[in-house]
Amino acid sequence: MTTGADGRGLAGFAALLADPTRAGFCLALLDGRAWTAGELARAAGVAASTASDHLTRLVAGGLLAEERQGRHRYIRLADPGVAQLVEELAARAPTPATPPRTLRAASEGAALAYARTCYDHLAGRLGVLLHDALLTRGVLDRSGGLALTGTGVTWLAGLGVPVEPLRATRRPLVRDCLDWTERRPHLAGAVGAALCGRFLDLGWTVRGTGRAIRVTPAGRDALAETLGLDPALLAPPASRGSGPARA
DNA sequence: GTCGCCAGCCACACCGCATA
DNA sequence: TATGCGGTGTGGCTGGCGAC
Repeated sequence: MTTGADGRGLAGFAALLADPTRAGFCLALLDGRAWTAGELARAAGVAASTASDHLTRLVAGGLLAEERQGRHRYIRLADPGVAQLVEELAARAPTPATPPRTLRAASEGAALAYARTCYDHLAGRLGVLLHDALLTRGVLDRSGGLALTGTGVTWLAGLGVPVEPLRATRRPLVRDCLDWTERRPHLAGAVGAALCGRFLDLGWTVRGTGRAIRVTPAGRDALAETLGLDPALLAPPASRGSGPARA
């Protein structure tokens, strides 16, 4: 990430994202995984040489990081700050005028709006519901800025997420991250990432296609019991019969 | 309207690595 | 060692945009 940039530097940095192909790469990489250059090229629908050129620019600009293993070039977002930047820019972007053209595209959009990963934490309807429930239950408090409470430390320990190792990292423990589908904050930071991983470990959630996350029946029961979340709100989009707030 | 510049894209050739 | 595959670099084409 670049700090203290002058106008020219800021314009150059913004120009990195002002291209549909490069922006598409960054959105794809929000799933937190490392992609090969070829995978990103196919996902964006451009030639490998085109993708290679764009990726070189994004890496040089500090938005992406690369790791070469043999003949593969693995690409990921440079850091969680980049993920937050991309997610918030997406949240402020105008809604596309054209609705999804195919049933598959509509289903994928609905799945992402329902629950997905935002780099390494939960986003979408699930992420926002979780964020709100944690505030209601006193796990989080925002009277002086978003913070983890003593009750929250105990609750996390009960869930199998010790907080002390998280404090040792340089990341903020808890942080708001503006959700681009719900237009409301979901939980990011070290605790957000730890909860996302713990839910997967416990089998409360499973990874779907791409960035999509699904809540399992056991997960719905557990989230209802531990956080008071309404299981009806956690039902997958198909069974609720309503489309996404935004495709 | 024309010209020049720039950015994005692709086809192609080439290189390096993994595998049979 | 030969072959196939993933990734890179280069050259050319195209479209957008500003200057004249």
